[in-house]
Amino acid sequence: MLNIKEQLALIKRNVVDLLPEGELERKLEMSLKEGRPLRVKQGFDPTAPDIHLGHTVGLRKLKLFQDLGHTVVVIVGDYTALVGDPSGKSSTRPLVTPEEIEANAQTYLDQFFRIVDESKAEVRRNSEWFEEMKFSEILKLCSSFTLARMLERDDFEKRYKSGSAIAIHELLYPLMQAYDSVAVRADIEIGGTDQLFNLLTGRQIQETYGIEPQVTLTLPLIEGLDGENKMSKSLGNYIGITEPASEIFGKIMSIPDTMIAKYFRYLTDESEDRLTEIEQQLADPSVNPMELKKQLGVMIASMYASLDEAKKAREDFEKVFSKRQVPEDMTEIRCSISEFEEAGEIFWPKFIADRRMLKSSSEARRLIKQGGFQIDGVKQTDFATPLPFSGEHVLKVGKLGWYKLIIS
RNA sequence: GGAGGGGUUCCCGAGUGGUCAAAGGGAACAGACUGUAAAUCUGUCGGCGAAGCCUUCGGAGGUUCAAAUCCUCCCCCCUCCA
Repeated sequence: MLNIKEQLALIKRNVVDLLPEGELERKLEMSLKEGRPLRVKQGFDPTAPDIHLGHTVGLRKLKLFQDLGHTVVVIVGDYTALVGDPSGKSSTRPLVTPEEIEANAQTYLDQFFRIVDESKAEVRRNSEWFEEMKFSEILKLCSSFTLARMLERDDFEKRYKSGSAIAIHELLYPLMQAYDSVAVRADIEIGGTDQLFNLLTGRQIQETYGIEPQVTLTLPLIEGLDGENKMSKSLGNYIGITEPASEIFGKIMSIPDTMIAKYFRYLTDESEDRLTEIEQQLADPSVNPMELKKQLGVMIASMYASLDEAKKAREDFEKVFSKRQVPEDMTEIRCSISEFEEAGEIFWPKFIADRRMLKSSSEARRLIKQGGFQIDGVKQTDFATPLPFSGEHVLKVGKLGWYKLIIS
């Protein structure tokens, strides 16, 4: 068992805010003295089930707490999700059914426990306490908080000032999340920096209920593939942890160079010494960052797939993009020559759209016109290829779409 | 409850009767260049076998040869007043 100082150092690594200062140390001491593991809470909303690399920053921190002997408490926000969070832009959002929520939650938990140790975790659903809550209790919860304080929250303030709608029940969200901390008696709650307000609200509400306030720990939000916006599924700039190694590797290769150091720091287990070394190399203009990026890609792909698959992904990548060869694994498109006999040709825009290589034939038409379509490595600018056209061919649709066409 | 402003194509945002599939920007896509990075340049950016036609401007009707633009009703958002 590590001593308190060593534990603290590990916990504090990569953390943005740990509030209030000093309290964690006290809790750790108490935990040690009483032989009681600390309860480390994190919640999630089962509306978007997939876990991506952005989430792993927090999950890896949870895992650390487990390794230090503490208990992770996962809150499934099934009740809050049922109410429906209208914080997005469109006001009419399809209602999520309880079945969908449950399915999402299950998927999420499956992925969650790829990183966090299930045997040292406690899963709680907030319907457990909210389902039963009486209105008088809701009033009590609400009375301990003021509107002025609520509007201190950054996103509420922005939305309020910019004139977009804030529904009353949205104001309740922070309070609900805070009450979760009361219900599970959280010692620590962790979240992204965007969660700071909610986490601190948890402290205040816990005090109201006569519970010792939790320590709040925030972690940085990682930018997604575009290097600008935080990684999120809705922005489509994410890398999911269940994606195949080739995808993970490929996506890592497409991140801006400026993100390399950050990804190493927050998404891998590299030591501080190694991180310093990486930063120095990146600062040196004579070093091509590509090699580092490939290392990063292999490292992350191997964490969520396997080392073999990660290595294979790198080899394939080099083959396809560096040596401009044809990749090994391609989606196979099978068709029968008889489908085209009547026309006497294959009309590509329609074919490409029909086989879902692109969304529409107009899109395919454009791409062909612009030179983004290749058959067996030869740019094809005609819309149709006359028959006889048979056997196996390699189709390249756009930058990334490789297909093996098998005509029988 | 009263007064006013607004809802436009993925996003922001022009557009007040035909010249509007709708300016501009962003995102995205393709090509050139390359390291599937950045930057830059060019092009594309509703659908259709592409001629022309069809569907889009909160929703439903209506006026008109013609409607994103005018009228009626409805839904939603915002501001000020109460």
